[in-house]
Amino acid sequence: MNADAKFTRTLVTSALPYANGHIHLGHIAGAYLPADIYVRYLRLKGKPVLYIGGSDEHGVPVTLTALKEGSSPKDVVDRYHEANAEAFADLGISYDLYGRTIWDLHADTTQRFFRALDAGGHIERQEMVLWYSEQSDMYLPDRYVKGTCPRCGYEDANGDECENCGAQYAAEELIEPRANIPGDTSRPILKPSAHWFLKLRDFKDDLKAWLDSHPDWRANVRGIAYGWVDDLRDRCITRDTDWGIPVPVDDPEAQNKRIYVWFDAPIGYVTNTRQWGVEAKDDAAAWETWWKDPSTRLVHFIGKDNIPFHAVIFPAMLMGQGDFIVADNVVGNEYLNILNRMTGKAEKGSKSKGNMISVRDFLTRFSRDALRYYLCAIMPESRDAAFSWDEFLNRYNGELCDVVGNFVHRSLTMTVKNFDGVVPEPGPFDAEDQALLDSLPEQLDGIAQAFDQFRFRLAVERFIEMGRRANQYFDTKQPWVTRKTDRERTATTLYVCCQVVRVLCAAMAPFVPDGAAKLAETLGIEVFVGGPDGGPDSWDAAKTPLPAGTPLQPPVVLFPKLDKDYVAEIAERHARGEAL
RNA sequence: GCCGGUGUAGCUCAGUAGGUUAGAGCAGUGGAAUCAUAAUCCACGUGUCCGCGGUUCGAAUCCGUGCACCGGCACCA
Repeated sequence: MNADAKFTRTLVTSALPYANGHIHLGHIAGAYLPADIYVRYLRLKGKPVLYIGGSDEHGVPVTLTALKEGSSPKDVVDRYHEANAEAFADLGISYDLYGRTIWDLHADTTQRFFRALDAGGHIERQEMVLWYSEQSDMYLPDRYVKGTCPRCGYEDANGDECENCGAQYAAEELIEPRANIPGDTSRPILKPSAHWFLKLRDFKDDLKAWLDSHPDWRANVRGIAYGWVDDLRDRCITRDTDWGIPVPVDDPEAQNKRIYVWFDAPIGYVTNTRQWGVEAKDDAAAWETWWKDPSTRLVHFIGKDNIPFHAVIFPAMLMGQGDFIVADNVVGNEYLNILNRMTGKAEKGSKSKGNMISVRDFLTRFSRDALRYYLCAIMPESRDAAFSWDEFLNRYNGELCDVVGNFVHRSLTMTVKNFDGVVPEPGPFDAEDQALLDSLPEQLDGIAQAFDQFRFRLAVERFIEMGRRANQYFDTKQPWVTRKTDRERTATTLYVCCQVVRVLCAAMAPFVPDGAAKLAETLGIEVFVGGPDGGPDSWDAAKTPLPAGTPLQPPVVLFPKLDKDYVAEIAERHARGEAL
């Protein structure tokens, strides 16, 4: 909680999305938006913070996609890397670097990790029996084998689990196996193969001690992590494929194998930090401060499917390096589902159901502030949440536009019209003026505290509450009435409102950066900077009142309201399964 | 099957050192106001706090158990 004492900088990562498909709203709400909000908050506070992300581009599914569409794995990952990087940029996810795991630098980092673990005796060669296609002359990784489910008889079951009945089984239990390769009609056979395993058990005590030292983590993360740590097994970290990073061992059996994508993916955080150092600092060693200095605070943002990797496996890999830090927090979110309007029930977003909402498409219709606001307001922090078009409309219009946006607008419009476009000179403050002014630092601190605890929904709630209190004050003071009778009273009221607006501007910046930027311009406030080297504390600076006489630009609408009919129309089209 | 998480008003949720009549927003009803993005403000809640059992002077809050939903369970990312 009190990170300040122990840490001088923060390294934030968001799960590397798999470059085998487009990112959708579920990904955003779980791993990217919360991280971005947190990072923007720290930057605003002037804290040194580095935000690293990138594409995860290896692995068998990519080769399968390529096989099916008749292209190459490189084509596939190039396409999705570009599309996803663009979607993140459009959403305002403010990475310091968004990298790629196909970079040569990444092979280097990954092999270094592998070698260090190997040298420490944490990697072990084992023989195992796998499906092999004689026609294609290759071992068949799980996804490459289809067959009949031994439990329910479903004929299109995967190599290790059945989509139909959910059963999981050993590969050799599969009935009527066949290669999932176009043109391969041979029947796979079982054949021995050597693979390399990470001895997770070596790290059991360290992992446990580490988890024990972080009782403040989210319950879902702790629960799953302890479940794994209490029963650690060796984990295979190689695959029979040619799409990935070569296994750095001197063994002919390793020639046709590559490092398992899940081993190299989290190492991408390290690689991309290295690349950032080279690009931004022209310093090939800059990354080490961020990964080896114990005064660096490492925070991972992920969806719950990623918890075992970030709370157990990757930390073990880091521990095995000897001189790396491990995460101070693993912020794991639940899932964001999609509300089905017809049934009124939340369902998983899936391609086959045709209910996915792509980020790119969404942003062609609605502002990113609107999306960021809504997703943050319903963020699946402790249980699954569901995206609903009706709720999207109601919460964005009813809270951000009507409560906060409108307060800002009514305050500034009246000030500019009646006081020559400057913050008015106030008269004596009465009890209500003083109470509201005094509450501002507390209210801002309340939001900061919520961010510090990764409680983003609470932060949104407190932010809107600030707007509600301000509106109450405005209505109580009735400046539109006093304007005709008591200029000093009106000046005082609007002076106070300007101070609220100024605080709101800082408070909204992490959530809705575009609205905040517009408002900052209206108020003539510095645009917030900050980053890996830190900067001025613009957050606390918001607690200092804008002086009377500060010139104001004519206000613009920060958050335009959404048209109800238009949203309804989009919702209808979505419900009909039209591509969105 | 084993393990973890969640289950509070019509809807979305807050609420653990256990303690006065369990809260907020939305929706609904009535009213006020008209500066403002037809935006705001005020008033109005008879809820089995998932069920059952237990600990306690007292439990939404602790323990046990059952149910529902979501997820993890060793090579699926």
